[in-house]
Amino acid sequence: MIPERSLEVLRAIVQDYIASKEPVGSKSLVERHAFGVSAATIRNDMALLEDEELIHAPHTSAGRVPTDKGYRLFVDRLSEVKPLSNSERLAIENFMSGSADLDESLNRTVRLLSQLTNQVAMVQYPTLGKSSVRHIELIPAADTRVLVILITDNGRIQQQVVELGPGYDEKFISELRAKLLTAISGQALTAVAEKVSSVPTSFSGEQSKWSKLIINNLISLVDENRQEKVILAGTSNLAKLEQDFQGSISPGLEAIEEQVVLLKLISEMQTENNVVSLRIGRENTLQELSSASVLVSEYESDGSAVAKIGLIGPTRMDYSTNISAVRAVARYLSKSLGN
Amino acid sequence: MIPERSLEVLRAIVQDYIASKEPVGSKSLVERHAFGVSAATIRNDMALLEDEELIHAPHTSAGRVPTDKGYRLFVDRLSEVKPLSNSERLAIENFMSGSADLDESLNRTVRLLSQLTNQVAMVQYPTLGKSSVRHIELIPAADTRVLVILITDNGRIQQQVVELGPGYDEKFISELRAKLLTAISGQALTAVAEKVSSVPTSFSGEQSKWSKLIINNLISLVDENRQEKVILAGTSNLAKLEQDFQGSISPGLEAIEEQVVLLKLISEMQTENNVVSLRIGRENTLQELSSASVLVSEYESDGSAVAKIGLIGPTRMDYSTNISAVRAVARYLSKSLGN
DNA sequence: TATTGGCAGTCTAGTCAGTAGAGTGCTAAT
DNA sequence: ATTAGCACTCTACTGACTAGACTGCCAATA
Repeated sequence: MIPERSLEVLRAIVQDYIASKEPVGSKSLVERHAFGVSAATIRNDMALLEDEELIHAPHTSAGRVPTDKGYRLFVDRLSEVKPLSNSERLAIENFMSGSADLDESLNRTVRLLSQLTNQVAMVQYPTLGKSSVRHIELIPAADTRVLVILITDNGRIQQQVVELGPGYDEKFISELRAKLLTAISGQALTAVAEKVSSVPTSFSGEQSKWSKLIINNLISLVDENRQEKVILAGTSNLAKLEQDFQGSISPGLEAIEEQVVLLKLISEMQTENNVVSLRIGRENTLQELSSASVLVSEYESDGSAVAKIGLIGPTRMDYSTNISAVRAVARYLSKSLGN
Repeated sequence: MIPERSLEVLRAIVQDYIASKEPVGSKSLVERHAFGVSAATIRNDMALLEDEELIHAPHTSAGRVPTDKGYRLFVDRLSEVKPLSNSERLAIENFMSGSADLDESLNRTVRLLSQLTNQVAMVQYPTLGKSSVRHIELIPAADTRVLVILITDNGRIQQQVVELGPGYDEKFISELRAKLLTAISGQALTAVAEKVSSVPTSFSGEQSKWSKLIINNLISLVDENRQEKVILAGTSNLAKLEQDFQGSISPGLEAIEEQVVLLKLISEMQTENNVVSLRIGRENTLQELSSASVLVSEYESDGSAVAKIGLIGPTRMDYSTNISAVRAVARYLSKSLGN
């Protein structure tokens, strides 16, 4: 069992190190914090913390730096989640007000989060999950083309241009449109492919061919919904991370711009409702990120838990503030998507 | 007049410096290039080039580095535009094939350009210019809301949810839809606000109120089209720029993520059809970018010249390759948007 | 027993002097 | 016009030395 004061010392070390980015020594520690004991005593405590591998000395006569384990203990037991300041709260509300479609909302949100925290923020698109078709629309465009529009009930709008042969008529389109609507309106996205399969059989000749074309495109739109996607903001904050990837710059940075890597990263992290989950340094399975920390929380779109939002920064980050920022933004996003 | 061989020397200096990132001296120059004269002669030429302020010595006994003026002369007179390799050409075609809407096309394009050049790429959204309304659609959603969709003939699709009071009926919507269609279908975007102004008067009571609401939203969608926008890709390549912003990292980097700054930057640069325009170092009016170069070209959307695409990188960049990359990508983009 | 002051020891970061090497500029010869 | 050669300059590196920060430990103290 680690005595109370030693934990206080750990807390102080973490805080000072986050602020100064310099290893912190026993002397400056007693100067900046009112422990009521001498530096020598603190040194004893620090020796204890070092035995426990909570802090680490870069070299013999340097100050100490928290280890991943130290940060972990700090967030789990020592830090209180700092409530957002009023101005931050206000910023969030301003930012998120105004109706917008899914893309726009996610874009705004992720930029907001990166601004609040000064880190790289990321948000995952909702997977199709329980969402369903709100509407589909076929719009003739030019002479040989039809625009297929799919609207899901979480507000996402997608479209695709389909090139038919020449000479289809508008009546056929509106007929097909009606049939499609009755077939899949309100249906879960997962069910679309099946529900729609019988539609072409009710047409003949060229019309059957056309309807197949259109339906294939419709299905590919649905699939796009299933396909996961992550968007980023504040990548210029990567520059901060960089100092920590000592020496060669690129390894982690480039990884971060890779969709696949991000998706893997995000999906590996288990989240519970309204709890921010956290990987510190080497806790990340991606070794590129072994000197970075990743925060992830869930948000809900349309009532069911669907996707994740989070941020990436140096292990030496302000956990209290960032955790509450992620949590707050996730909550507001859920609310704003509740519509 | 600068003699021919001196220009050759300048070319060699630029090339070697781009490749090595080290100041280049007379000796290594004669070793790497077959000038057929001795190092001493080259030194004389270099003295001449230095008089002309085309190259510059960081310190007395160092090699030489091209100045902005030197780069300028190099691109204007000495460099041949390097044709793209087959694999690059292939990459472009692959990347851009497949029909997609405007957003998707621009997104792909800008990512492609950043990958080809390893720099930060940017693309400006087409301004409304000569584009016109291809279609509008009103779709009832939930009980109190209507979804307004605007499709322009350059393929951009926008939508907005309008909250009406409760109890509108579908018939009113389809009536309004028909009126709007006849009023503005095929009209230039610039004309929409005017053409549409008389529509609400043909309704009475609540319906008039609703139609005003919807029309206001429609106009705001059109305005959004007027509002300029730039998207970026490859911001992780900013890390490369960074070394050149000696000392403090951030100044230029953060500027680059600012829409306003980028728009100003892009719009200041005059472009002619199919010519890549270029600002080198201090030629940039933005002093944050005084050690960066900016390449911009036009692309056409739907037949009329409308917007720009380009990239940002260190002055020490491979101009020949990058210029041809920008030009090629702009041309392909125009072609792909020609539909 | 917990705390403290003090001291020796260790390590970094900075300064200084000295050196090797790269590169220039100039001059005299070709 | 070109070249070889030489003196000179400047950087980058090295090793030696020092100041300062910090630790670890020990003996004294409350």
